[in-house]
Amino acid sequence: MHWGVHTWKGSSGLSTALPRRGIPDATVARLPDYLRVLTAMSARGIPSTSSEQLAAAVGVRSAKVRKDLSHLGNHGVRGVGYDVANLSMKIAAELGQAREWPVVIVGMGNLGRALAAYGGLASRGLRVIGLFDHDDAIAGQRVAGLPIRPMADLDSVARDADVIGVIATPGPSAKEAADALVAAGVTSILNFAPGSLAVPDEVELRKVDLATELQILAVHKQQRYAEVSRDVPLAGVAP
Amino acid sequence: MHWGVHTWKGSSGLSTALPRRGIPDATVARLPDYLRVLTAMSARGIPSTSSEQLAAAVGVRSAKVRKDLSHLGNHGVRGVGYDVANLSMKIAAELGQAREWPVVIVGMGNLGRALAAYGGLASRGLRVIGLFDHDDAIAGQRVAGLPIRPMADLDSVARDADVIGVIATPGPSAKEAADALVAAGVTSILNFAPGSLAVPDEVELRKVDLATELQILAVHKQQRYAEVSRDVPLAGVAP
DNA sequence: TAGATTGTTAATCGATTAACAATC
DNA sequence: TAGATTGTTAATCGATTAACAATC
Repeated sequence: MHWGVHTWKGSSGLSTALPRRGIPDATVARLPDYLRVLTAMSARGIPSTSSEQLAAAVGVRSAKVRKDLSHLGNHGVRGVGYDVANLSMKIAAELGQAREWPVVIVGMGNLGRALAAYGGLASRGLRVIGLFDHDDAIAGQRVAGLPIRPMADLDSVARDADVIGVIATPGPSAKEAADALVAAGVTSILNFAPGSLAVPDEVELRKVDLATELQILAVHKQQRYAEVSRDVPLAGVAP
Repeated sequence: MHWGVHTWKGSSGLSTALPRRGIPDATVARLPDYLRVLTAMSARGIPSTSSEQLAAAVGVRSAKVRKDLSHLGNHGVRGVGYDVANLSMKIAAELGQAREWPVVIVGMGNLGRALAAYGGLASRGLRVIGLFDHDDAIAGQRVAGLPIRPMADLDSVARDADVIGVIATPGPSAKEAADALVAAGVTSILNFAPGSLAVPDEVELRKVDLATELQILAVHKQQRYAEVSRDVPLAGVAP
């Protein structure tokens, strides 16, 4: 078995060179936003909408909305707009809600508990079916209606269920969590712990670092200061 | 005052057309990874390293490491590599650790508590100085050594302190939190709540959705199935 | 000098955007 | 038909990558 630290991306990594189907990740990331807005419109009895309205509600440009939706096929009507109900169904289908995806969370600290209780999952066809922690002392505690289970139970829950695994442990425990998930046959893993993990090539591993965006904000803030101070100092000096 | 839902990006939005200084966001996002590896090397007494070694440790290609580091200036030595201590300092400086950035968190549910306790912040020059929740009943509780304060205290803590604001509330409370932050003069906000927020143009608002990457994993999983089933069905049929 | 490794170039790729022809 | 809005095109931008000249 060949192992690497690289993330499985797109359709590369599979045997045959495939015809590059698949919606861009950037579009996939926005689809839930559109769906949320459409659902709200539907609840208010609004039958149809336009790319301009969707764009305004989500906070992007209308051209991006049209480009995004065009990846789902052509469901709009020129001069008219999009049917709210129809478009909602199309997005929901694309987001995998045709099939509900089971999720297990490893690591039941604050972050794991936050994820288990996160409302945004169910609306995206993601169902949390198992919570695990290597501290057997907290096994049995209930979080969001599910019991925390010992790691020993992971294999029986994940095996054959084709789950997505989420690592929400502190950094040092992440490797243990990843190994346990891989050993249980999990092939899709999302890692919230800092640091990089090695998984077999056939496992898709993605990583979210809660501090990254905060970091970027801090650097931009610093740059704003640097820019202002570079603008000012020569004032008064000969041009 | 002009309001919009758009995010402040890069140096656009400021008065003058600036000479496009600033390290790419994608690079900024990776700098903490390099720093973490360098710190570990330093602790083990390793004096110098190479782009290949850093790349292997972080899980990227060496060309990317060299490109990233070149944005910091030329601190490597051809034929030799990078000095661990020197490079660590350069990265730390760039990450804003010359100045420590104060952070306030609004919303002290599980996610807010997870962020308050998140070890990755301090190592990046981010210091949590205030925790807030609109439920006054939990005011006074201590999380990670800090007391939870009522929203009424936000202005006195944030005003003039030039803080970065983090919204960790449930979706419906996010607007209230954003308005309070803006009213207190905060100009950098990270939103973990679902939905979009409107802020004045001079405020940089970034958003993290915990479910987005999970969503992408689910869609990729679905695509893998679709690909496999498209590969199989014609087997046995004339070529 | 010979070997090693950087810093940079140029090709490529994916995402964004404005503009507009197509078409209801 | 006139007006509205989509779907697509082409330009642009930022990020990735391989390759290699520069240089220790």
